Amino acid sequence: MRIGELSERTGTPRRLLRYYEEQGLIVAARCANGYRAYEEYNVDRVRQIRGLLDAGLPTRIIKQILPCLDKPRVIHFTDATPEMLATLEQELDRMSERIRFLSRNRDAIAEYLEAVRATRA
DNA sequence: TTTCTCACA
DNA sequence: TGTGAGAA
Repeated sequence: MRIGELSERTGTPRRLLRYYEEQGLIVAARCANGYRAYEEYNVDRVRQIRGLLDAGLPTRIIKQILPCLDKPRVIHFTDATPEMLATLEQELDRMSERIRFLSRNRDAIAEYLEAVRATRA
């Protein structure tokens, strides 16, 4: 499929898909006319990438961990370098902190809504 | 429709 | 990390 279709199916702007390719997050084959040609699996892959970016991971980290998520994990246990494990643990902490932060705000909003409802009732 | 690059938040 | 514009 071409970039337009991938864009529609992933809900990601064409512009961003090229950006992800530039960052080494996805690979695209080329047609004779220079247009990018994407395989079916790229749809899920882009969704994965969006999810990770949304979780606050930088592209350089995602580039490292995407291969691990791709295939049977057993194979990749071997090439997990200490540096890689360290950054992943760091990232895990960040995500946890982010979750705590979001939870606080969610609770605050919920509390606010409840107070408003109580006032009106 | 798609490609690229450069500049810029 | 992501966008906008201009040109092919």
